[in-house]
Amino acid sequence: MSYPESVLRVALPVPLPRLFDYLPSPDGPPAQVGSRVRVPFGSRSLIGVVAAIGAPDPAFAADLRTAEAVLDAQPLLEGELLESLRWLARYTHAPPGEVFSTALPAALRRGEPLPDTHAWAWRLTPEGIVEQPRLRGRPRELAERLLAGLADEDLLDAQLDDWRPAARALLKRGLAERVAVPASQAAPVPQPGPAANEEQAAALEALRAGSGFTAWLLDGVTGSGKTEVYLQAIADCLARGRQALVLVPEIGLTPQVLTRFRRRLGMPVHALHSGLTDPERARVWAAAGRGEARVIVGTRSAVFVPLPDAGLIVIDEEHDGSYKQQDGIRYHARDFALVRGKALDVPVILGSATPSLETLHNAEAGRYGHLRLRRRAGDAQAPTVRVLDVRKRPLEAGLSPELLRGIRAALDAGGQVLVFKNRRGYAPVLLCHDCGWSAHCKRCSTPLRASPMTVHGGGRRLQCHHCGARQTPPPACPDCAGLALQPQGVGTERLEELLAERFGDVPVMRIDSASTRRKDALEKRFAELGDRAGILVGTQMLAKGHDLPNLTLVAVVGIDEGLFSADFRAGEKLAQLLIQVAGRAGRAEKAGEVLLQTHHPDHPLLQTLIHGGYHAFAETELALREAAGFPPYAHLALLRAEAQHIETPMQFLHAAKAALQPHAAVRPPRGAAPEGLALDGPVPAPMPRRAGMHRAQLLLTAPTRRALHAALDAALPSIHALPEARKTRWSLDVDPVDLY
DNA sequence: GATCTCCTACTG
DNA sequence: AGTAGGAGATCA
Repeated sequence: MSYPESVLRVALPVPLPRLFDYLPSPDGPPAQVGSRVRVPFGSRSLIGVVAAIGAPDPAFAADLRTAEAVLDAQPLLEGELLESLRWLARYTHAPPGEVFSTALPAALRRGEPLPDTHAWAWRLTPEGIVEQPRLRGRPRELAERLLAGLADEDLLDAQLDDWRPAARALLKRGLAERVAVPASQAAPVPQPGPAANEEQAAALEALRAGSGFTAWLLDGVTGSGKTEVYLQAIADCLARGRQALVLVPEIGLTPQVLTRFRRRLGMPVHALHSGLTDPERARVWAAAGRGEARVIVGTRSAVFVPLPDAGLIVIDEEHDGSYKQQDGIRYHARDFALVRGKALDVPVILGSATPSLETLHNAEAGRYGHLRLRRRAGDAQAPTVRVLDVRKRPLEAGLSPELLRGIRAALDAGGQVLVFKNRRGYAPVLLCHDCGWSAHCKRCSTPLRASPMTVHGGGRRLQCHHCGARQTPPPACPDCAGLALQPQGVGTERLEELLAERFGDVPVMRIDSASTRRKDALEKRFAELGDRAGILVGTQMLAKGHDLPNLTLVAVVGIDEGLFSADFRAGEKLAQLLIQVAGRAGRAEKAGEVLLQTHHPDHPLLQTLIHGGYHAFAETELALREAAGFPPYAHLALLRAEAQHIETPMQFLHAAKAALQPHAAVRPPRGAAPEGLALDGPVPAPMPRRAGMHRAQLLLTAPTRRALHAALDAALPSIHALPEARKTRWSLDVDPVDLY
């Protein structure tokens, strides 16, 4: 029997960690490595990416099916991006087809052609050229600009204010016309920013002195002007004729930020975020791949844009949790950006006021350059922090008299107050005062571990924060039929109610994901408030984002739960949150104040943070992590499983543990200490039942990445083949951020 | 006897 | 993952 010599080895978006071989389709353009192809798969037809062209797997070579169509005459994934994605598949131990499909915009995943990226431009008609000197106002300004030649709309956006009405007017009078042009690579016309202060200048000097790949930690307190440093570094990069990629957290990509970038750089800036339609995302991706998009600003998934002329990668707020994808391919955009920066041989800037402990550790070990901005830009003062001990104090909806007095004083002085409470809804629990019954989610609770439903809508609705289930509260207690059902505890909704009652003379505004669906809605609500005295009540969402120059007091309530969480990262997250939210106070000339209300004023985390600042906290925490053998001193992977039946996930994980055990001890390189892999569990997940599924997990801890990956590489094929594996939904999370 | 549901095997 | 085919359960 003769086997075909060369076949298409295709990566398909299915959870099977292997390639599938196909005979090339007889007609159409030849497929290349990196091209998408449509292939028959079982009874369906799938789109995959050609991962290799070569000898088929002998086990199947005799009976191959034929590819239906080649979708890309030129490879869609190639060069550095293709290689980096292959690395990501190995690192996450995920099937390459799923990694490729995660990296591609949805439209391209579905098989649509790579879109055109022509731009629209304006030019004057011959009449327009004649008439131009007689025009006035905005149309005149625009016509002058167009006299110099064709101008891209993107470029006009960056260089002229509100030019579109003027363009419409000129079009109507036949003086200007709109034409499709190939996207330009216009030279930037940067607008100067404020003069760099000494620290910013020193940071820029260090960045300019570097060449090729270097990771830089730009470690700057809130308000120290990190963005100015990014902008200058991007301007340098553009001046060298290179592309820049900027990653920002999910809520950081506001129209204001984009406008600032466009203005300062005098260049089109391409945004990639969840608000775009599928065709728009595909167009930005294509424009980046053709080298037309020179500056790309986007959230997590923007880390996958092709960068043929890369010059710089910036990750703003590098500690932010939204960079880690929590389902599907669980990649970390910051870490993948570093891998790409290295492969592209370009600098990567990680910016934060509260760097992750991983990044700080790398900076201290000398692997990253460490740039520090210790002073706030301008004259802004750091806020003063006061801890309010509320033990034995009378509380009103969780607020102490001292805190209420502080709010009153700030409002009377004409300032704005932010009340931060990390608990959404009206009240966290609905309790029967007669018998002690409380409302729990049917799909998330077990007899041993209860998951209370949160009271929303002022008491008219119950909601589960884990699975989203909603129901109306029972009219009477289901257990004792009593009528003493009471919302227990305080969420932001109830806080808003109380504050509105108490401070009726000023506007009280609640900001959380429920009250602010859309991103620009947030901006609108801030604009509504303006500079007037008033109160903002909210959760995490308020910790960063929009500048509020008149915000003079930040009141933090209800952090006590966070001080005693079991998660080893809880302290780091709480410290970052406190510093970020405190940083909102007193940005302009006005000095800011932070009031921290707690039952644990002596808690070491608070003491260290208040007296030593974030870096002192980080030192202490790093020492604890080292002693406990947690990241960044160890490397973790978490095997998760969930199923309808209680026993299935545990059975699967026990079998997986048995498969890992023989690989747990990796032979050390000569002379080195043995590298052991620790297997903890399996145990039921911290939330053992969620949305009706029973969940369990197995934690892998290794002293080195090498040991972790060696064990996984060796054991995963047999774990995939376990009979138990087919009865449960399971996934592997390398470098998990949350251990649940 | 026909239809529905759950379980299992398989995809090149 | 998604699908198809088979075994057993359910209905009139």
